[in-house]
Amino acid sequence: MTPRGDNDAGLGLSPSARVILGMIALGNNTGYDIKRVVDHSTRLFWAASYGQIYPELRRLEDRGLVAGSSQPSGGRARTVYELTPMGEEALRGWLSAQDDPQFELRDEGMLKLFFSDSLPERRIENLALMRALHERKLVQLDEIARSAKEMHDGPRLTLQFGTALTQWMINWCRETETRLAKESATEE
Amino acid sequence: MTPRGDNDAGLGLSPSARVILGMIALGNNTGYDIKRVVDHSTRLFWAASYGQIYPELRRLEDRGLVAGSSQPSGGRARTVYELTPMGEEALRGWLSAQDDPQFELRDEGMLKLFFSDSLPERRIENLALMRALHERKLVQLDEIARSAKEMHDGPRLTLQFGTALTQWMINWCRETETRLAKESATEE
DNA sequence: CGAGGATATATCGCGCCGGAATATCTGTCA
DNA sequence: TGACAGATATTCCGGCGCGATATATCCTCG
Repeated sequence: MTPRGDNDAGLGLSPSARVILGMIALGNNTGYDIKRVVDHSTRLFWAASYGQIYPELRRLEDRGLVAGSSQPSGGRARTVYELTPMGEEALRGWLSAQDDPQFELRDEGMLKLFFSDSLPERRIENLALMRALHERKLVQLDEIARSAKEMHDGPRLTLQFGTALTQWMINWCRETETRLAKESATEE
Repeated sequence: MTPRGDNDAGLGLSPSARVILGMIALGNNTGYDIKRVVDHSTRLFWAASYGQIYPELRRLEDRGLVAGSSQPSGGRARTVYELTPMGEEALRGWLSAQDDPQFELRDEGMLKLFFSDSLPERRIENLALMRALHERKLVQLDEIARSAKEMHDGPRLTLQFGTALTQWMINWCRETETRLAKESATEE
């Protein structure tokens, strides 16, 4: 509808490729490591699965952005990846690109709220369910913040963001719940 | 990883099926209509494409949740869908389900922030880019709010949510920008 | 020593999803 | 009136996301 700048800066890095390059730069150099760290850090605003990570690592190696070396620990196969100079440049290219960053939200609770005129008596319960979800997430984020001291600046900032956003969501739900409760009370 | 409740309430409605049932209940009864309304309303927290809508409409018809009738306007093919009683029940079933609602965020700007230790001098510019994006979105939301008076309660609530969230994002970016600017100034 | 859980790697397949392609209708301005 | 832009309506395609699963090895504790 509206023409947008293509998210194609740097060297045409696919979304998953960006996470992988960044994660290797932070010292997570195996597919398994990357998956584990993503699950404990960026997962709130960027998820990734094995099905993306392993094929992407091989594609990146084909393009010369990472170099993998087989380092079996014991008898188990294990490939450790490092950034090549080209890979470092691609990462920096992406980080300094001027394109509109992709932003996408998928919130089923909001969708239910949108359609709630088909079943108004459930509105408040749905808001409470959303709030409960975010409250549980907040506990997890607090745990991460407590367990991991001495973080890098980037991860620390995004953790603060995640915490603040989650708190904001909880407040919005609670305020809307009480407002709707009042309205439906005065209507009777 | 963590066991979650399956999002499977009602009758195993797929995510796109839910939007479609809800949209038909609101009186948008052709594929084209649904796409257009989604693009102007739920798109902020739930997008949908033709590639989901048209096949899903046929699947829903096969399952007896919607009934389509061919109503060509002029010589152009056109199928108008209505909810069947079963479809209405499926919609209400989903709206009253107690499962954890799906929540997912994909924010490339945050991802860049997370990896920004690889290129710290771009941190503030990236925040400004994120802010600019949200500021443009806010203008669009305000236009929608102004042009569409007399909304249903559900859509009005989600529009308020979208506006408030976008404003919160803008503020977070701005505050973080100024905080980082101060920090880097005192470091010198 | 043996069981079970964590570590590590890899693959499969379905469905999501953006968008290009197609075709027809409507309005408008020369 | 005839050309053309733009709205309406649907189909189709390829790529990627992503959950689920298979396999094998390592570590640890009882």
